[in-house]
Amino acid sequence: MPHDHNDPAAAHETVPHGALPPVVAQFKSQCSRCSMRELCLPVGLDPEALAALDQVVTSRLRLHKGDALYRDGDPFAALYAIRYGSAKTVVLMPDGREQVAGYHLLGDIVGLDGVAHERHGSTAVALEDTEVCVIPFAAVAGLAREHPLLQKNLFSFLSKEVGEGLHAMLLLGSLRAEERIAVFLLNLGERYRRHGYSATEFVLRMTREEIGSYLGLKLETVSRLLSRFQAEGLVKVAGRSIKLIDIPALRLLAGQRC
Amino acid sequence: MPHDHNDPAAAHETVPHGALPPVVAQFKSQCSRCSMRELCLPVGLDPEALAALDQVVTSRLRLHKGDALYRDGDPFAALYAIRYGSAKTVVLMPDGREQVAGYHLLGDIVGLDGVAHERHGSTAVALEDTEVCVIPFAAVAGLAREHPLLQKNLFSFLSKEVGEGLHAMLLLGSLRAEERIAVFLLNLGERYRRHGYSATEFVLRMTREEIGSYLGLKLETVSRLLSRFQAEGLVKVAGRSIKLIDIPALRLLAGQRC
DNA sequence: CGGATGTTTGAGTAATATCAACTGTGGTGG
DNA sequence: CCACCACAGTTGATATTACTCAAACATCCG
Repeated sequence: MPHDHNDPAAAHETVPHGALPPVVAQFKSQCSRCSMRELCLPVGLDPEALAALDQVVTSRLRLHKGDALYRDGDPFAALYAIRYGSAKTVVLMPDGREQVAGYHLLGDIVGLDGVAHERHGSTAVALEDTEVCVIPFAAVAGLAREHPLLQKNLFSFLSKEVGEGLHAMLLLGSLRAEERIAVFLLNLGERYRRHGYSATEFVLRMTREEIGSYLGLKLETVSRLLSRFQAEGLVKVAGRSIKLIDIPALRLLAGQRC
Repeated sequence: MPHDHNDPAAAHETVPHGALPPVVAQFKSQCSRCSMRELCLPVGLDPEALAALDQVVTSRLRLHKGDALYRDGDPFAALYAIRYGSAKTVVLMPDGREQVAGYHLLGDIVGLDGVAHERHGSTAVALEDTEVCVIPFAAVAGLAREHPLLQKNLFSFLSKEVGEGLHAMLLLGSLRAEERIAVFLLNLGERYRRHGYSATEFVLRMTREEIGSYLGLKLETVSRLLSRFQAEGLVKVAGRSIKLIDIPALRLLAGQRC
């Protein structure tokens, strides 16, 4: 099989959109009953709009760690809402270098960059076993014409992503390595908190290399700084388990962001 | 007058949305007759949708060099399409550092990051005397429900901005200083080309410091690299006038992007 | 249990920032 | 219209940050 996800050369498997294996197709989505509905596309929708969404968001995909949800260059057809698990989005260079551009947790919607050119401009890869809802874009955009709030949500998610891009530029363009790490940790904690998890104690789903790529640093730099933060009593690190100890000090480093 | 644009402390004037000075309010927009219509929000619209847009995009603003179109924290009400001139968008840190996040030429639409939170998350400043069309967002979003193509264009502009954010992350996170400069120059040339200007000979509207901020470099580094590129015969630099000489070599540096 | 993958830490290096001096250049008022 | 001033840009010497290369150690998975 080409693109087997255990094959280190092929690296990741793209889930085909047309013929889904039965084991995947059987999962039926229902936004109206989804536990994520207050953090995802359905936020604030009236029952009628929700019912309409249910008609259109009908399938889910299950991904294994390392599977690609879509790849750079794939035709764009749908957005994907993460029901559980997590994913990274990666931008590739012709020479093979790559930049992790985003780190997405449950409730997040990925694939938004594909709308403009009807083709994805990045690759999304599951960081652990992950389930996503498939949101066929054309259908939902059609629905949005009848349901202003749904349209508003779509605009809103797109715009939020724009804003995140701006802050990523600030992070990568203006902050020192230690500041980037502090922002990263606080931001991640904040996102977990919003989902009802601890903001101060969590498990990273990325390798040091992926964190480094996201922050524009090398893996050794990430490792060293985490060690230093630990020595200074800012955090407690045990492999991928992180505990934030001195939040005010981290905030200071991060310059009050987050 | 507070915020006079000649006052170095106030730095830039925010144009108030409510009471526009008469000299500004007198300019009537007409998308249907605008020379930018094929590069801006109206692209591809049918005559009916265009006429509807004309009803809603009714005013223009004139800005002097250094005037702010909106500022970080301002309530969001409208998008702005650049009719002529250019602008930078800037993201600010609490400690005063700032990062130039975008460089916008005619036809570009700025303000897209404000949709989500109904508040702008960045500041847009004119780099020269500039005129923009005011696109009241709520009204246009309403129209978009009746005109699928207009909706599509709105989604498309938002999504394009997301994609640009991804590429900015690649630029800032993975490229060396010389590669960033090469990408910057080629990208700028490409954008001028699209507007019918020369792709190889143009005038920068930014200072070295602004370019540096955009690229995550210091002004001295930008200056040095431009000098080096000139010494190597890649470009001809005379202050802000740039001529790209050896495009293939620049492309090679840029890694085929652009 | 063993290999592969990921992490830590050290020593030396390269890239870019910083500090500083000097040189254009464009706009303004005399 | 010219002289001047503030601002923008260049260039050099030095400092610093983060990278590279390398080796040892840990952890996960089959």
